[in-house]
Amino acid sequence: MPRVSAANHDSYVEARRDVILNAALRIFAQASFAEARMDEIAAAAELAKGTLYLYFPTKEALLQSLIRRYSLLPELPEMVESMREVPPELGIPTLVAEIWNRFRARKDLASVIVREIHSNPQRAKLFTEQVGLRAYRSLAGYLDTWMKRGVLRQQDPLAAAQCLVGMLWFFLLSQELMGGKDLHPLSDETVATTAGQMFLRGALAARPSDRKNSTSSANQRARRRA
Amino acid sequence: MPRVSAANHDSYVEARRDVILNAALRIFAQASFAEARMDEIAAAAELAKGTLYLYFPTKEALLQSLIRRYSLLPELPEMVESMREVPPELGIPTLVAEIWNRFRARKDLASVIVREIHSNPQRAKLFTEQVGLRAYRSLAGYLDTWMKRGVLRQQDPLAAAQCLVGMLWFFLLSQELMGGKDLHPLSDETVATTAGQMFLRGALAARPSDRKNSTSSANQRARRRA
DNA sequence: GCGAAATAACCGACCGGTCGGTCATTAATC
DNA sequence: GATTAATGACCGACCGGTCGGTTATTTCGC
Repeated sequence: MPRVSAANHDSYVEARRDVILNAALRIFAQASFAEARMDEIAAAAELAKGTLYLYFPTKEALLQSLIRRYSLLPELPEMVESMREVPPELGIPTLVAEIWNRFRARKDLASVIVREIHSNPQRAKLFTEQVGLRAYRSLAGYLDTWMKRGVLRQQDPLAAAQCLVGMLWFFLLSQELMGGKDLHPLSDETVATTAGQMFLRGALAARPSDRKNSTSSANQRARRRA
Repeated sequence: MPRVSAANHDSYVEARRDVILNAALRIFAQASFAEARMDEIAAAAELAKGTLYLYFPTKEALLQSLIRRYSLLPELPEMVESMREVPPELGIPTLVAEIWNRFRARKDLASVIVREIHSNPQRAKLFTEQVGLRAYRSLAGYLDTWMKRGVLRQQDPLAAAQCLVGMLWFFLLSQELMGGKDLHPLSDETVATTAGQMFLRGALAARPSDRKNSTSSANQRARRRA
């Protein structure tokens, strides 16, 4: 008879996989995929190597599960949706600060992704489709809305969204992964403000009349629409 | 007797190293450091594996030589210096387009760097000190000059420089290395314009009087100072 | 209620292929 | 023929994946 009832078996297996994926994330964050040893992952999960193969057929499958399950910005579409009616003058800095928080909280995952997806077309496709495009499209939708309303200037919204993600992505790389923290440390506030202001001012339409008191006038516009 | 006179020997060795490093770049760009085989590198250089070890003691030394010798933006300081007196309205788009060109021309190198520097603190330090910081400082110097002149708004110039590099770096990753070219292709012009305008507008001081015809007025300021 | 049997989870020694690095030999040059 | 560059067969450490065996838990037979 099974140790776990059939009804709970699936969730048991999922919990097991989570333990292993968590351990794998810790190991992959320190060494590349090829350098990481299945023995190390097993040790980190406090399991024997053979046990890993009860839950994942190969090392490659383990990595791909990791990328798929632990998405970088799964909450982004929801977050953006909830801010749809918040004008950019307030919405963009808020979004930027939020994204930066998520990035920093997931720096291990980001490190794994940026290192591994390029060496394997299958992985690159997996990531771009399941994570990257979803995030850009969501941001681009927000930008497009406010471009149509004339608050933001017209430009390719997907390209603009990538500008934003790119700034933050690079700050993450440079600060957390490339030793920038030691050589020229930037506070979380500096990063969020710099990127947020750069993007906001870079994206706004030139409207001299709105410029001096843009937040309140934008709020007025939003209220008028609601 | 040596095959090559002592006077020419050093340059002969350097030429040999170049052949090997070029081959290594091609191989490392396709596979990760750990996955790349010394046999493959030797084959790409049209040499036997043993010959590689006459010029580099280990595989790791080969990679580090590659990072050190083929800097990503060696010409940047000179480029920036030559534009010191060109006002941002013209200077920034020009610089952005130039940097984007260099990035695309060196995408193989960028791919190697972004994948490999994180797994080894020594490599990360080597890159940040010899390549990264040099580029940011150079850009930051230009920005600082025009901040002091009141054309650009005050902010941390190193952080701002990283915003710019980050946007372009990410476009490179996303287009060339992550398959974005297939899913949402962006022309070189779109990239350069989007990033250039985003950064320029994001960095300019809010000067309603300059806004309508900013390039000519900035040129006037520059002329006044010269 | 208790030993036996059944089952599932887990273990870790082992195997076979792989590849960084070595070195005895060969080729090229003067 | 002396000297050095180049070679590539070879070595052995390493590691992904396997599988026969062990342990823990539940159920069955009586």
